[in-house]
Amino acid sequence: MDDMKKVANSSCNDGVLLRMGLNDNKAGMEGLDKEKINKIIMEATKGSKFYENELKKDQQVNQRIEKMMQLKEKITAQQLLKAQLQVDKLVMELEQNRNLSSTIVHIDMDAFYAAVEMRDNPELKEKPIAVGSMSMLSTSNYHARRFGVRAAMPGFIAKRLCPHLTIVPLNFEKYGKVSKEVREILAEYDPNFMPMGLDEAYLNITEHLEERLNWPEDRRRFFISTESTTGIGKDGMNMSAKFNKAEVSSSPVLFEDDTSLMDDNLEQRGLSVENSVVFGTSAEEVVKEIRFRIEQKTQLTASAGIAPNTMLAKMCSDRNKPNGQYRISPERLAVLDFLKDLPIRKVPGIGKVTEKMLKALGIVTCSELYHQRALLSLLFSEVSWRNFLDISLGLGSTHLEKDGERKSMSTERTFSEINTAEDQYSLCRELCRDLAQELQKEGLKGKTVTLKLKNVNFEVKTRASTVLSSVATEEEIFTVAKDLLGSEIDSVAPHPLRIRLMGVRVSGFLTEEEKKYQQKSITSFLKSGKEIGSLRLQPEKSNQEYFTKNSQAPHRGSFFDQKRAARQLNRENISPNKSRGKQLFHDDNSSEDFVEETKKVTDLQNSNVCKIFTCPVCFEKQSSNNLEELNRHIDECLNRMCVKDTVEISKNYSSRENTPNFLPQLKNEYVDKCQKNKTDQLAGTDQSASVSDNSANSNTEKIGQIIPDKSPREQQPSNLSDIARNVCMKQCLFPKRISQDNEDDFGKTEHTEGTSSSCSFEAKEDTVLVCPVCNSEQKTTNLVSFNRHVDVCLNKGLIQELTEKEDCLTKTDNMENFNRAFSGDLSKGQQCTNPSQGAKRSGLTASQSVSKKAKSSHSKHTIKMFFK
DNA sequence: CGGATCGAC
DNA sequence: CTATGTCGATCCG
Repeated sequence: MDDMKKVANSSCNDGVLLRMGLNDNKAGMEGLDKEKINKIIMEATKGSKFYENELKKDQQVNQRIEKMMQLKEKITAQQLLKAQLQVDKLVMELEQNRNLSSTIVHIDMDAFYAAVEMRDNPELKEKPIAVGSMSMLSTSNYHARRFGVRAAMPGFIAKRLCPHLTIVPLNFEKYGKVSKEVREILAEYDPNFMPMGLDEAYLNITEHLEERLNWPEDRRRFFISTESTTGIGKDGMNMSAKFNKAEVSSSPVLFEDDTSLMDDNLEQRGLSVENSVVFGTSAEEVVKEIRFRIEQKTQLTASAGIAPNTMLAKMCSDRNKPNGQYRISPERLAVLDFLKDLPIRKVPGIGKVTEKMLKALGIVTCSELYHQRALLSLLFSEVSWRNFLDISLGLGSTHLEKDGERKSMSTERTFSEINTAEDQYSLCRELCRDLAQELQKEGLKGKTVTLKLKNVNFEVKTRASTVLSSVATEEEIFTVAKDLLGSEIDSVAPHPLRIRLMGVRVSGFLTEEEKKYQQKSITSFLKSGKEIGSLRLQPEKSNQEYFTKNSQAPHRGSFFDQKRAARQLNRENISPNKSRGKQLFHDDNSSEDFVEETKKVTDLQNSNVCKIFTCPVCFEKQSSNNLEELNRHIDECLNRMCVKDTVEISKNYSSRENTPNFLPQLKNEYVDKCQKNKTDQLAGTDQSASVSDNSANSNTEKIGQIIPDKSPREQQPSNLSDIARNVCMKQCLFPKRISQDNEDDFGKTEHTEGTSSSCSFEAKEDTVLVCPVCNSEQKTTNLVSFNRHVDVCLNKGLIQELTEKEDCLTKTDNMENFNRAFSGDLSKGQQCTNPSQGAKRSGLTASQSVSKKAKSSHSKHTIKMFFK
């Protein structure tokens, strides 16, 4: 759907209604200029309830801006200077950890729905069309865009802009089919590609590029089907397919990788066989190949962006659309140059409101965003300003994160006014019914029900209620929803509640485990698991506290998760489990895993359940009439597990196919490093390290062995990243300690499953551990105290690093050099604002991870230095 | 936790 | 006449 929606909504404001270039009347086709478009929209809009509400929302934004401005007034030069220093420290660190090694591609189908409709109905070609309804359009073709017809615009307004406009109803089934065809192609280049809706996707083609280097030419050859060129390609206008040129071309075979950055040199591409094309091995060539294949297969064109991270790739795909591509070469200066004059609104995550706020500060382009970094750090939340900083530096995720599990499900409907309670209740029931059906499809049960209402003045309200026992059926949901609705009806009584939309959402889903324990069995896990329980749970706290607080958190992918997952994978041949990775900056609630389990157990105790139990440890079914017997079995299992420890799990995981396994890798690294350790005998001062097993008892001889990491500064400019790495390692091996850390690069995604493993992490015998940071021997009986020592050492290290950087900063002109990259003037904007928007984009770099980690867990001092 | 808001498709 | 539907994230109280 391109990005047309971004601008389409601004009809009421000073709205940028058109994107550049779409508005010029070429080829004798009529169209409208900006002014006329605005005028028509305004006439159709003003006086409407909708418009009134838009004005109201606008006022609220203005108030927000005003508040920010007041805040800004109070900022002293002193504060600003200090902020500047601190932010720049961070900038240097970010800069040092900039990762340009990935090749990310963003594919975006051009005017997708409209293009599909045009393809399937030739009569629509050449005509301005839009897909949607009289009340809302989803997209329009490029012809219609000349009249200002955009996605997210109501059809009736579009009709006024363009009376000849043909509005085609949505046909999702069809789009889904086409989308699937496209995805089949994409999967060949990155099996883990990430679709975003039906018409967009991110690919990480880094690996593909490597493999491709060894591919014979024939493997890069594609034959041109003449059929497809009778489609969109041939009839000119915007759609003239670039690949037709290749068809006509007859240049000799070109074996060499064409690394030229010039786009569209297809003429020079080799045609070794009539009607075939050979694509090169560069990223550009790969993407041209992808687009070529998409067009051949679907007769639809796509635009694409190639860059070192997702944020940049997305912005690149916008650059040459439709039917074009653009690459930012993986060089720092290329990135900064791309951003220099780029309006912030083009950045994914910066919407209308944020744009307006930043504009109030005089910030319109990304380089201005960079120049105002100090001010921004004082006016916005940390999440926000760090996001801004990432944007202005051109940093983003360099890997594609798997979708986590769904967090909510909802359904809502707009209708002409409904104002009788009776109708409202029956509508509500209907929504609940639909929702229940969908929930059932995915086997979900939630604890929170949210009712959404929009009154005839377009004011939106939501009312939520969370219940103790989860809901899933129509009746269960409705029971909760109807009360919420009742309250709202009462609240306006004796007036009727006049609404134009109602929606119902269910969230707070039970995890897989919770569901299983709910149906299955295990009556007295709480009792039997007492020992481990006391380690993971603080008995004096109630379950309730754990639900809400997740105060002290045992972590992601509990031991039980892993066993269960492994078992499930063995049974059904399912592909890799969903990662339970949590978003950065987000509280990790995995503690629920365990808590919920125990809760279920108590629930079950009260009800009479079957007598077949599934052991939570070995997952063998146990038939038993008495709980003690079961408990004994579980205890035995637990003991076995404690003894066998991670090695066992490791095996377990490596035996699974198609499943990313982290633990074995760790093990290997560990072994490698141990060997290195022996041979190298190096006693570096700044080495960071990894720590091994925390397994109890039988493995004590391994406990705490260290792996000094030889990382000369020449190679690794900052040992912060080393430390980060090791912290991550430690997280995997010291579940308890990491439980306080909320995020880390490694643990976040597919690796989560392998992270926490043990049910016992207290070393029982006196053990000598070598601190991975200071390299000194530490005698200890328990890992907690050892960890404390490591933390202290880590803090020392961090502080030292920072001090060095500070020196560097003040003594050298590094920052100046850096700033020079943006040649933009240092003209300061004079106002300020306060947006607050999502930073889904940025994956933390290693160093970020460290600082974040340091903050969240231990080194408060360090953090102070960092952030204030 | 609940409610409002933003942003993306 | 006629201004969507669905989801995730963040912020604030």
